[in-house]
Amino acid sequence: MFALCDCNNFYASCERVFRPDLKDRPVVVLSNNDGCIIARSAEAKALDVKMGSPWFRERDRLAGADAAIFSSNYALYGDMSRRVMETLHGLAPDVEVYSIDEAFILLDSAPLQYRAAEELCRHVKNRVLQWTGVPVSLGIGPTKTLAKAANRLAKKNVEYEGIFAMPEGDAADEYLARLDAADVWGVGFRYAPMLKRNGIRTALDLKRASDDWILRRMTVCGLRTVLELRGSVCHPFKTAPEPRKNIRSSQSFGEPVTSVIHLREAVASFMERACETLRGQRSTAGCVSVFIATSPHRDEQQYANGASRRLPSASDCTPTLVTAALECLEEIYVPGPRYIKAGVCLSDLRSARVRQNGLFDAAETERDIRLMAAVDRINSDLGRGSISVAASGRWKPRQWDMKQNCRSPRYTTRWKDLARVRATAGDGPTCRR
DNA sequence: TCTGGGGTCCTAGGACCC
DNA sequence: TCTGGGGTCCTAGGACCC
Repeated sequence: MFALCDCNNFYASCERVFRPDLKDRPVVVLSNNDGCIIARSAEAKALDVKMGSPWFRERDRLAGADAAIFSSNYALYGDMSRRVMETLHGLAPDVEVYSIDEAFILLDSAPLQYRAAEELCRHVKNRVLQWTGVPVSLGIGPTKTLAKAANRLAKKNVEYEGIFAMPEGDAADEYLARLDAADVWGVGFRYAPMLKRNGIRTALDLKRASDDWILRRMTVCGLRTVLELRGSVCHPFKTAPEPRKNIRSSQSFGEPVTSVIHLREAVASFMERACETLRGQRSTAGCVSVFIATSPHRDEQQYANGASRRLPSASDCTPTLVTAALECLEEIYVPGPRYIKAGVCLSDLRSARVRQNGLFDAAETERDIRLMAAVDRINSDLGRGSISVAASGRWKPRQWDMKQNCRSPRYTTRWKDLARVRATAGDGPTCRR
């Protein structure tokens, strides 16, 4: 049996942990550059604020509803996620961290002092809330897809108090009949209308669809979903995360950029970030690519292009990869267009344990490897960006830097942002920075 | 005026090999 | 006149996830 533990409205909940005054107010979190709405508290959802909708379209309405608005604060969300996951690891031996706000727990190996899976889940829910301040919901099922479905029902029905166990076999049918096919894990915005047109409206309809038809219309991925709804495990539990096959780092700019100087800073910065991830998973990259683009939403000259470079030998050395990325940029840059976005991608990743240098190429030296290890250690001890390639322009304000007008303090990762709590007799505690 | 960022897997078709 | 059978690799496009 699997349990899926999912944080409720994760980003919005993180903001509330340090702002108890926001308890009943609508809370909304925006994407980079304060562009789109990417998280909403229950109160904001009740106002029919849509996920992913552009902020400028909702602004007035939300202001009228006394909503609290936040720019995204990934330092905070990342650290809160780590706390939640650590708490889960302390309560069950097998935890698969699936995303920043979700984890699967293998219940078969859970401690025996819990008489039932539901009892363990109740304990998990209370403990995570108590230790981190983040509310979670749990769904239990014999497959991941059914655990996901159970989680969905746990969230939708207040009477379940955030925990729901999907019964096994046909006993699940009455619950699957209450779930839209579109809400099943693996059914996205493309397949949902197709299923509807063909009379498949609920998760139960999907469970009962013919294998042949599903295979034809939704490929083996769709068939796996259907088999999982019937109780056969197709998505196994993964204890250790697989290393990534591609690492991408891209960002929209706070303001459009025309000069190649600014694009170089951005590309170097993004590559530096990608390299940290690369070394973090102990990989090297054999291929570097870069892209730049104008805004498709503006009525002006459009340009988008990309270039890639295969390296003579795979590398994880920031200067080597930044140089390759800047060469790619030179290839595609044209003066004139107002660029709004750039990005880099590392691919053809391999294990850094085996370094194969070309016969005639400059080898990655032991010195480079030690240098990168030192850089990573310094940045880890003193904070990201403490040491950086000069090409990134990190020491000065940069024209393209992200717009974040409402970012909350980095409460848990910066000393100067630490929250101060003042308790006054008779009053509830107040929380201030 | 203002529209995010980071991933995975599968399939079909083309080019090539013997 | 008749023209097989078995494979790989790459790419683009499409689906999905958070």
